Amino acid sequence: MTNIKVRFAPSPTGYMHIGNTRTALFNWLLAKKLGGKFMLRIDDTDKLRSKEEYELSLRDSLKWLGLVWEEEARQSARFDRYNEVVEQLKKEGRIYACYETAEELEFMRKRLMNKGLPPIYDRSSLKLTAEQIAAYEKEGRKPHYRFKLVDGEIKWNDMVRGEVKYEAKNLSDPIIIREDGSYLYHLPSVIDDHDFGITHIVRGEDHVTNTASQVQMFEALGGSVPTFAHLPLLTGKEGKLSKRLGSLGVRELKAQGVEALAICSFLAKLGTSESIEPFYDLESLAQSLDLSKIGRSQPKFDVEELETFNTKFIHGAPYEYVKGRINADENFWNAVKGNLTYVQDITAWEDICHKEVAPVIEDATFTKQAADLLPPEPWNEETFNAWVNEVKAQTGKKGKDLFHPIRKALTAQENGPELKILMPLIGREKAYKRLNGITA
RNA sequence: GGUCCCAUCGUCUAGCGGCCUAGGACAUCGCCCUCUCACGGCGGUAACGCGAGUUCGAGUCUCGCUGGGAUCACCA
Repeated sequence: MTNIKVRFAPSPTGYMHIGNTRTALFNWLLAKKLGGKFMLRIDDTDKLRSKEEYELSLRDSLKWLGLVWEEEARQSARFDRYNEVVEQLKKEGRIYACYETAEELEFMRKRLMNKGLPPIYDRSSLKLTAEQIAAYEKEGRKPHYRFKLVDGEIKWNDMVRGEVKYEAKNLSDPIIIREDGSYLYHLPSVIDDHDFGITHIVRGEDHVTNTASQVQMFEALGGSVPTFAHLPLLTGKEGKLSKRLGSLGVRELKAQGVEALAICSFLAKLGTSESIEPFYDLESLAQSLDLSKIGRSQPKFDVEELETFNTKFIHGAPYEYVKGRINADENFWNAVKGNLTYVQDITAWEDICHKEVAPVIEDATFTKQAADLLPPEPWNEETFNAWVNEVKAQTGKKGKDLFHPIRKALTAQENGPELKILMPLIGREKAYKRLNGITA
């Protein structure tokens, strides 16, 4: 048996958002489902754009989501290793120096496009003579490096797309080292996956052509090629995802009060043939994972749907799920949860029970009468029914006329949890005053 | 433009030639339950992008069209 290991490899150039989260989540779930390890890899090869602030935030978000990792690595700490591999591949002729400037490449691409041709690099640097190279060097030009793709068919069996095939000639040799000597993502990623023994890679389908060239890199390193799964990209309500969702960060959702597990449940099932339903622990969500149930078309992500689902998630949440996060006991939670949009809203009901409330009096005569009928304490859940029956008998009120004025006097709210639960918590003193229109 | 992917109710989808007068879930609407809201129960509205072809028969196969998306970066 091979040791299953998957990774999430964000570059710390931004905050955790819905797209990121989905990728991280699927990788994590797959690791759990297969009984493997989950690794966090910080892809910080781009020194200019990488920021510690982002990395810290990414870590926070992952932890909050529950996507904990057992192992981690950082690309900026592994340049020696990358250099070593590059030297070897240069010797093997798989990496070659190029002297075109960015402007020249840009121009070449445009020219090809205008002619209706695919903008594929023509490998002209490979044909440079020693004299030409010397001349460039003298001019002060520094080379950048490309990985040379070998001709032929590249194929792999994708866990969501099935068999995927590419013709190498339709691909450009990827640039792997910049003119300034810094690394681009492609090769380091492969070296890491190879060195750390990554067996499965789940990522967005925007990576499929990268995968094609990376398959050849894995082969060049002499290792086995991991199993790939390319997820269809999420789209937004009106088209593109990134812009609108770029602002939709995990931090914002958290601040809003959206449950981490609601986000995970939602994201894990969106775009699959399974229905989106609440999972109150990641482990069972992982067990339910089935990549073959992911559709091939792009699902629409709508924040409002997430919010609606989150509410449903809370309404169905067992006490165990919130235990430790709230002060209330199981009884109170079960009575109130159906009236909550976010877990934190429970404090509003606690306040109604324990803090001052300015009652809303609809029928002063009636509520005053009801106050006088209040039984002596101790009160329990039976108290309300006994009392309300007595009030009914004495006043002749029933139905909405009976309950509504009482509810509004006691809680100042139009609706809420069952009064029989709330009443003992409010207590006789406050109840008496509130029914008499006194803030208490 | 090249390459690749996609196209069924508002949304996510089932459907792999007859079992489809197209099924489920979410959303929505109505009714019931109920002191309110929520839950729950019952029921309703609602879809195969277009055009050819293959076939006794097409949502299902083929081709074309149209429409989306990805990629073709010295970003990841």
